[in-house]
Amino acid sequence: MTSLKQIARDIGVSTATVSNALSGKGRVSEELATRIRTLASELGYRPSSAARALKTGQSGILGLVMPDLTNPLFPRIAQNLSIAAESRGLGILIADSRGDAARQDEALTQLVGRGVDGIVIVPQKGTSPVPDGIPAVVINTASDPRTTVSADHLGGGRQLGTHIAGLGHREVVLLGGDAVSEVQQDRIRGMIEGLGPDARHHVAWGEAGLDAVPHLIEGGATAVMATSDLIALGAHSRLSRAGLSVPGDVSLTGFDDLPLATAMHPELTTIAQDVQTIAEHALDVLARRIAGHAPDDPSLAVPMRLVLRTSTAVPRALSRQQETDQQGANS
Amino acid sequence: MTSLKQIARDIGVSTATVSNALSGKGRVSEELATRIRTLASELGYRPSSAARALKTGQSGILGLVMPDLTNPLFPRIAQNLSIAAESRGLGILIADSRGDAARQDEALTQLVGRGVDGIVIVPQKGTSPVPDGIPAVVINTASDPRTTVSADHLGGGRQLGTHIAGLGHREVVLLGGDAVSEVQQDRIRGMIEGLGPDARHHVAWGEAGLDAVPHLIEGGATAVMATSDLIALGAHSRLSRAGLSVPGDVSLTGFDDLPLATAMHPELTTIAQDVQTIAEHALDVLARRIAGHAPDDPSLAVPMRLVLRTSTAVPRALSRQQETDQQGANS
DNA sequence: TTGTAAGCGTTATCAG
DNA sequence: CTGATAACGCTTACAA
Repeated sequence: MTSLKQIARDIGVSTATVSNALSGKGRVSEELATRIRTLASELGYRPSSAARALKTGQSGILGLVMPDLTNPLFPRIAQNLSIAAESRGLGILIADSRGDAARQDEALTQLVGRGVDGIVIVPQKGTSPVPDGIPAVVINTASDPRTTVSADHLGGGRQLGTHIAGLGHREVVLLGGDAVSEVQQDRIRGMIEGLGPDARHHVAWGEAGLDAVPHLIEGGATAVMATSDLIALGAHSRLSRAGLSVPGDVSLTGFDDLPLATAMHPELTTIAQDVQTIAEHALDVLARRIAGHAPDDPSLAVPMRLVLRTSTAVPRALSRQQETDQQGANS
Repeated sequence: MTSLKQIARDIGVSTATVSNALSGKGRVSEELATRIRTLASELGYRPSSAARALKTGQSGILGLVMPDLTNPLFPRIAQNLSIAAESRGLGILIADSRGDAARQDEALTQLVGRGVDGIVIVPQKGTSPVPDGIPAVVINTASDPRTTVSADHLGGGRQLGTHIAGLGHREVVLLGGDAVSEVQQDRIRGMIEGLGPDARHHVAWGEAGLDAVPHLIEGGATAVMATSDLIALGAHSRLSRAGLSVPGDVSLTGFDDLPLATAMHPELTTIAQDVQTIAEHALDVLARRIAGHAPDDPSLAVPMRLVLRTSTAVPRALSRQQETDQQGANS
């Protein structure tokens, strides 16, 4: 490893001068500076991040704590965070809390121990960890008072609900994966708001909820709204097994716009997160907190975007009636 | 931040003694040692990783370079690598090359600059990067001569092919996403080997290939084998749109056993990677290389596991014939 | 414009 | 058994 000292000795100056020439901070004669720079690049000099971190107290590394790395959203968050971090000259250290709240704290202290400058947390369902004495931001959902930034899950649900109600559905099944998740609770609350007071709804959770779907449809429901695309796919599977077609017999919506949303048939009407904006904002706030500003930023809910595809339609009864109306008008 | 020096001063000994007491290296009287340890934990002492890294020349951090963080396999690799790393006291710094070979090299030097001790690379399709002077392992596929460890994509394809041939299929569509990918090429080669010489096959790629599926089925094919579960889902969508049922009219297989494999209907017969073993082995080899051993380990192909579900069956023509045979036998 | 020197927190060597 | 002390590579006043 070539060091500053190395270069300094080779060229016959002091390490301070080399440091200054390379960083452009102190004043160094242009002639000397270029000589130093060329030698440095010839030698393939790389500053030691350890030494720099030791001296400056900043590692240039951020920690990312995810509740579960296999969470389908993780790749998108990781990617956008990684891009946003890179443009700020920062690196990202990952830690997995594997669905366990205790491990989450462990991961947190692990990262702190590794000297990260700040932490991005996507909390475990139902928890709100408090990292001690290190700048942090939380990406969760609006109803978590500690959240820094989040997708507007409530508003997203509302858009979806409005869409379904607007099509004429008046009895709807709301399907969640895990009732403990605040994110999913917010999504469902939003859906209910969007559906409005005229629509009846049944909320069902998990595998049992999934299995209950055909029964609920028989009972008169004409639409199924899931809190994730994967759950929607599962519902679709139950429906076709029961001989029910989408969107003919029942309309279906998902959440998150995962790749599978366009791979299934019919393509899934769903709602997309603006992960890029979320990542950018999270890092902006985090950078500010690392710089020592008071954490007085209001929490931000980034709007979600409705993606209309072919899994939703006017309910069959209504569409027949419309046809009849039209025939009546034409005759 | 409490430092060794801090503790040393408080207790009236030298930093060296504190260091020794805490690490258990040098011999320190039991009485003093416990006194030091209790004070340390009271003060919440955390060793500075920067200082340690500077001194020892080891950061305890590994870099992970992925071709594209949104690759559906990334979460599983990341998680298993992260678990394996944690148990070795190492951290993982991620870098995304975003589908771009140039960025891949950039990511590599980035990580090196951050002082990682070693690198795990999942290469960009069709590339084989050579990190300069830093221990590294490559996770790709057996036909890449630089691969350190990989799933046995060839063998996996072979198992799947054998299964399909065993059911009696004699004309099969092989569906890949991107012909540039060595992984997918290996999977398809394996499938062909498994199908054996008696079966005809058509290889098709990408979106166009997907669209050609119904036509190929009309032409007499009775099974579709995809190089990923997501592609299989896409094929399923095309099939049902064409009024063809799975596995009634056509058998369907995927690859990787993603969560969606069990969410679709019928559940997908596919093949699973033993990502855990792959991660463990990658880190074992990497640790050995970091420790300075010659990189003479033979490359390892970890067997894949066939997951039989309900998307594959005996071809219709054959099953009718069997019924007839049976009726004949019974009469 | 350049050099000197101190110090970041650890660890390792070598005396005491 | 314990303590000085140097050293890792870098930054940054401050002095020349």
